[in-house]
Amino acid sequence: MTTATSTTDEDEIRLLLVDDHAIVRQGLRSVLQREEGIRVVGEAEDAARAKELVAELSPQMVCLDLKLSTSSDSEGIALCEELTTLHPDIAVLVLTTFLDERLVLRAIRAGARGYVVKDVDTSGLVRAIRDVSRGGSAFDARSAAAMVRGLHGAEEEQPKELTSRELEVLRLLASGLSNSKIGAELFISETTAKFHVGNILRKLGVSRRAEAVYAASKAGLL
Amino acid sequence: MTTATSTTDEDEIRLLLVDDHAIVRQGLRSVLQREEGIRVVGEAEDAARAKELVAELSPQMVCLDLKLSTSSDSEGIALCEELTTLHPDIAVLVLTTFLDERLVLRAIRAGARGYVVKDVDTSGLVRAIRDVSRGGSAFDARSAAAMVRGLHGAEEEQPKELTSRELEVLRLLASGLSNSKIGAELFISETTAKFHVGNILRKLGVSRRAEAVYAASKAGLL
DNA sequence: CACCCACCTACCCGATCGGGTAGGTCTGCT
DNA sequence: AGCAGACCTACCCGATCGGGTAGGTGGGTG
Repeated sequence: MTTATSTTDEDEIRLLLVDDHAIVRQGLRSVLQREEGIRVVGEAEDAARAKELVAELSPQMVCLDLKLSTSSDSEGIALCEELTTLHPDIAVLVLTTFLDERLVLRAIRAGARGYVVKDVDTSGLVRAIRDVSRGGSAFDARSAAAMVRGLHGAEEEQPKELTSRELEVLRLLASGLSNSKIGAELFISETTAKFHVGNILRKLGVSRRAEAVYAASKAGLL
Repeated sequence: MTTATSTTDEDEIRLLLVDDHAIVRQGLRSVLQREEGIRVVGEAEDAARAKELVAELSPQMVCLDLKLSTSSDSEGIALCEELTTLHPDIAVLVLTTFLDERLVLRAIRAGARGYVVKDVDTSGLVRAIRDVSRGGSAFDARSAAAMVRGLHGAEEEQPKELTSRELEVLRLLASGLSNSKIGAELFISETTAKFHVGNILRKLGVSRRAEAVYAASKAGLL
């Protein structure tokens, strides 16, 4: 079972970097190219390019930053999901700037095999890469802690997807508009605005507008 | 260490990197060390270390990430202010992940000579470094746009600094607690809780709790 | 000392909210 | 055709909010 030998290209880990920041890609590349048995075969700055390069280069592993381009984390999650379903043999290691409990869980559900916050030292990153490429999992201490907290807190509860109408209402709600003002803004009655607000509260699992804004803000919905 | 290469270099730009992420520092270093006339003389991962190294190495320039350690951007801003007041000859170039209009303005007020979002390409970064080190200013297109928008929007209006008590109330408020619940939580009367909420609304320039949470969230107060 | 300011408290009142019940249309899936 | 779900509307009602006035304490500065 051991590949047993020294560093022919066969046992090198072929790695694709996905990050919207050129500087970060460059940093990762320069850190990783010093490592034996790891080879960065490509870089992608967005989801589309990442998919192209995965098809083209068929790397064994992808280092993925969740925050691609805009501020919606969902883009990275979606890409993670696509990659792991289309190419089940590819190991995805999420490597992101901030630690967000929700994101850790969502990334795992999306097929990620590891989650490491960018402020790990080089050795920690390399270890994570090797672990994940071997078929294992890798989480830094804080991510792991976030994961267990997340699993404790919520056995199974996803934010319940707001409809587009509800998102409109949510944004007006966050701007401090009353139900009647929201209604006026959207050319619907106050009652309807209230109806949507009620649904938003229910879907977000909260009972107050202020809390809804807080939850939505943390979830990146605003 | 050997004086490896040519390095006559009176005219080399001596540069200090400040960023909490080792990977990003490594990336910047590897990008910059290829450039003629730029020498990275040190790296700091937090404000304290940055101040030490500035005193020790007296670089001509500092590349500063605003987001140090925690999620409070103020830490980077404060460091920027300290550095530029203590060492007025040092040029500070802010190099950060996200574009935030407020932050651009605050950074400039804190003495920064440039503001570049990390997704610039290498040449853009190098140009910014050279411009700033020559005594000029450097802003990427989006930051410059944010700056003029910011200057248009608000001639002079800062968020008015909440008291610590008000921050406590704000957090409970964001959690959806009613005035009476907030009072119970803080062992004060509902009336007092309401009083604090009123002050928070006034200081944030809003009139509804939901809007207050939105504003506080954007301002990084939560 | 007077003064300011953060913090605390009380009462009033109209507007708003949150939750309920009870309907309607339209689209799309089975 | 039947059903589900998003979207829309109306009415009721008690709880809550936001703003106002009108006070109290303690700490710090001029």
